[in-house]
Amino acid sequence: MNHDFCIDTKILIHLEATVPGPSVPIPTLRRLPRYYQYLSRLKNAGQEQVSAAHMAEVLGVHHTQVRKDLAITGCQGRPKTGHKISELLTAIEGFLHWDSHSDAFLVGVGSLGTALMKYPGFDKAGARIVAAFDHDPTKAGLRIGDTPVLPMEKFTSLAERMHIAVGILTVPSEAAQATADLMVGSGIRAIWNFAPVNLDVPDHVIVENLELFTSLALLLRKLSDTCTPQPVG
Amino acid sequence: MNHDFCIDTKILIHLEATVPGPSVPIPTLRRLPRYYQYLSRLKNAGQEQVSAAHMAEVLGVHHTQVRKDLAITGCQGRPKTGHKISELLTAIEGFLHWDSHSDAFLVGVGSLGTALMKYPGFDKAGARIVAAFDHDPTKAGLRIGDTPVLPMEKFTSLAERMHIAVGILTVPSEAAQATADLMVGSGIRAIWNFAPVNLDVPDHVIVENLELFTSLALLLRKLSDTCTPQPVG
DNA sequence: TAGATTGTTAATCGATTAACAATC
DNA sequence: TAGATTGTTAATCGATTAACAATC
Repeated sequence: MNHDFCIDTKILIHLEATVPGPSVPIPTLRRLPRYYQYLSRLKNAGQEQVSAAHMAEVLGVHHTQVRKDLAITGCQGRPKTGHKISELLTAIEGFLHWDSHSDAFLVGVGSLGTALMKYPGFDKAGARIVAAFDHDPTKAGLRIGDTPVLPMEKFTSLAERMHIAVGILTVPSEAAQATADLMVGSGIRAIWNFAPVNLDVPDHVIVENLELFTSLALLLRKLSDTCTPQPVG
Repeated sequence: MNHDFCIDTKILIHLEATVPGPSVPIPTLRRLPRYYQYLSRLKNAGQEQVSAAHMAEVLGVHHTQVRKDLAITGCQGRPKTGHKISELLTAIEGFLHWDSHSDAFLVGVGSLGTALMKYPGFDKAGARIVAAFDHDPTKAGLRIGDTPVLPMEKFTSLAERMHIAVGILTVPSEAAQATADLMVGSGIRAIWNFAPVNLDVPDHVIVENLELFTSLALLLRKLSDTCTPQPVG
């Protein structure tokens, strides 16, 4: 397959990315935000071009890997000069849908929920927390950052009226499943779950678990692997 | 290879797990905490035995996978009856070093750092935050949960004196690299990094990034994949 | 042109899944 | 014993890495 014009290739790549289902490798999806972060730092430093080899070197990824990942986002570089940083940034933004927002409801205004509401740069990552809810009625009426805290009773009607697709779950583990059920019953189609609990939801609902303890376990494991350099030969 | 006695096999498995370096598949390491969480829920519900097939079913993992993962932790089940839940729990605890604690220092007592200090069940996951630090001197002297907040100046001397190996980094992105440098200079060998920044550290230092935005990106991506069911055929 | 860099096709590696023998 | 379940060995699948042709 050979294409004479740059624009043709671009369109084809785009079609191939959207046609046959998901099929974007998860590892690629995980690396893209890291590329984005590094590229925007380079841009802030005034740099305009970058080579895949350079990114690979700094980020500790194989250079072929970087090229493949970038190709998936649909952008192209030029031999000898490399990639335009601003083009890469917009390509990644578009690919990750960071150029638009999904409205989200958060349930569980404890310290973790509060931290998320105050977390900077959230809206740049494609989501916006438009309202928060808590089982404790005394929290209703609060305003954390820009986000109002509402009583639980309003959750379903508001979620339906506003067609909320994303729920952020920061309640204690004991309440996690009940909260997930409420979200599902209110039409929410994707749950970002911070409770260390395996949620039981219908097939059509997406759950993404943010597993703090898993991440910590990986860290401690790596640490003990390097400390204890293999007792037996 | 065939072993007549149960105890022989156990010892061999243990040796094989510790001899030839890391070599524990990362995906396995990621799944173990999920197994653990589900198993402890079963135990609380009074159940004593479980089959790999059942765990596989509930957790959405292939049953062979579950068996391999459990085998890595060094525990054995019995045909017909399955595994003793309590044995599995202690095996996973031991394997992930959740039966002992690593002392950790936290830097950055913002809302996220505070949330971590208040997070329940932390010590059960193998780490204990023994002190927190912040660049804002007015925060020194506070006590959050059980953890004292100390002035930055004390970081290095205390870390060295207490042989602290783990640093938790919850400062804003701008301060992340400088904080990492401080940690490395104070003898810390593993950094749990919550800032969305690629830290530059010496080879012997382990960095585990907890990437909030990556997790969110995966969620939003999956969501849009299911919503827009392939425009072109 | 020569050299650097891209993007693609082929080879390798590792994790997952399938098939099956062992055993209570 | 028959059946259920384990644990292991072989086959498949997908991601990473290597090799190389294309091009500015």
